[in-house]
Amino acid sequence: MIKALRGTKDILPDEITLWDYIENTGRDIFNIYGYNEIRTPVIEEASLFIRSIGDATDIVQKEMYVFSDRGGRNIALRPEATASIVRACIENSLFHAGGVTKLFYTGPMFRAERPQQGRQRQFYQIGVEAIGSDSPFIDAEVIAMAIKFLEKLGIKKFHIKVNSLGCQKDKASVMEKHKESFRPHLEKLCADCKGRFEKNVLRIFDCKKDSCKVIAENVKTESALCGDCAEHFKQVKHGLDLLGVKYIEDHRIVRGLDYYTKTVFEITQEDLGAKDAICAGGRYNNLVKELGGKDTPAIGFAFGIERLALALAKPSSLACPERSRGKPRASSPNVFIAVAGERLYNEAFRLLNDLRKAEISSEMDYESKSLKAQMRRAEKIGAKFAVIMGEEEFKKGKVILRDMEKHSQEEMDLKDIVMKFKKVGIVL
RNA sequence: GUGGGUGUAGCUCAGCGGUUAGAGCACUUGACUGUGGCUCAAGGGGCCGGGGGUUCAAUUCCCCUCAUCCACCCCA
Repeated sequence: MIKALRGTKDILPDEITLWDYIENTGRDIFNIYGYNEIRTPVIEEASLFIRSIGDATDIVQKEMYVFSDRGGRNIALRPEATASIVRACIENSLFHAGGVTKLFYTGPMFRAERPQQGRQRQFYQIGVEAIGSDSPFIDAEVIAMAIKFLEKLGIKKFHIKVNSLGCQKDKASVMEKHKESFRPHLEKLCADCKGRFEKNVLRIFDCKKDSCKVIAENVKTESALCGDCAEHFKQVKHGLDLLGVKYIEDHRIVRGLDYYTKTVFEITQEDLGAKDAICAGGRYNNLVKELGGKDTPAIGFAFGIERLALALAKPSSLACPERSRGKPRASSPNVFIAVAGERLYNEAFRLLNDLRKAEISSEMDYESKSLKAQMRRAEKIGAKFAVIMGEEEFKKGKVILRDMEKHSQEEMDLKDIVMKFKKVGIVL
């Protein structure tokens, strides 16, 4: 039997309503803030991601799906959307002169990782990009919007962590400062952390080993941000205060993509297990230029939709647990036509078609099942009414209309059925 | 890539070195000769993940493999 590939999943009809809810809520919120939707291809030239995310990063080195197409082109399945969107903006001249281009997106991303809770190989993100301003107000606004999205969804128990990596020049000295503060303890760190020291110092802060934790907690690194970046970060925090955003300043926040500069942030949620980051983002002031556009500052974030769905499925994560969106039902028909006597199938089939033509959702069974079985089916799929066609009534041109919820029924003319439902004006 | 857990009916899971592998839910049929939800009864469904080994005998024990879940690395 052929099965879905490792790390991929079918999103079944029962879950789709939850996904629609997440995506539609995002659309509503992002629209309010002036963002327009964009859809870019799932495949791109691999070099786009190598140049943007960084060729030394794990995402590019170990996780990117890369292949040669029939024309020998080097293709990658996108591991994230930002690079594609920047590419699309440059290619289609979407930048507003002197203004901010605000875009949002939703769609599948691909990373060849080992699956675990909240992590798949094909996963979905919903996110935004605001391109064209370095104003700290934008930073604060974008973060506030992410929170608004979570609040609107009804998710609670999340935490916002912010940090600044500084500009391109600062990034090197920030890392150097951290290295300096760890250097005296280098011998006492675990083997993994010794590797991290060279590769990515900040990861030492995330080490699970107690011995490393103790060292990390006591290490104090002085700020290495230049004057401009320090001031920018201060303004961002001021903006967040103005908007009433409660955040934690965490100098250990570091993103796995090379293009980030200055402000970076992360939102975690308590009920998600090991993969608790529900949203991450930050500034990427050099990326547009790096990809061949004009020197343009930008900022964005991405939410993991599976992780949002995971949180929404846990009543403990919801502001209103009673309105849990764990298992929404697929759509149910308004009318089920039950037929007693196979000779009436033609009439029933015709009525079914008439109802549907009148845009009244309806179903019937073609399997010659017993009336009891048909009624059970009607109940099962949540039909609001049953039209029962029997030989006796049909001779008089009549059928039985049964209200499934009220458990009551009446005889009426077959020709009036469609009109009857139109008058009742059933709404799903 | 590394470590641990789990693979038995459509679903959730029992089970045991030894007749014909079970339960609940779901499904079908009947009690109710033309009416759903409750009850009761009957019935259909299983390469016990795959391969190899030990044994008189393996779904059960051992090895390998695959899948899956969780965790690590890393990340949304």
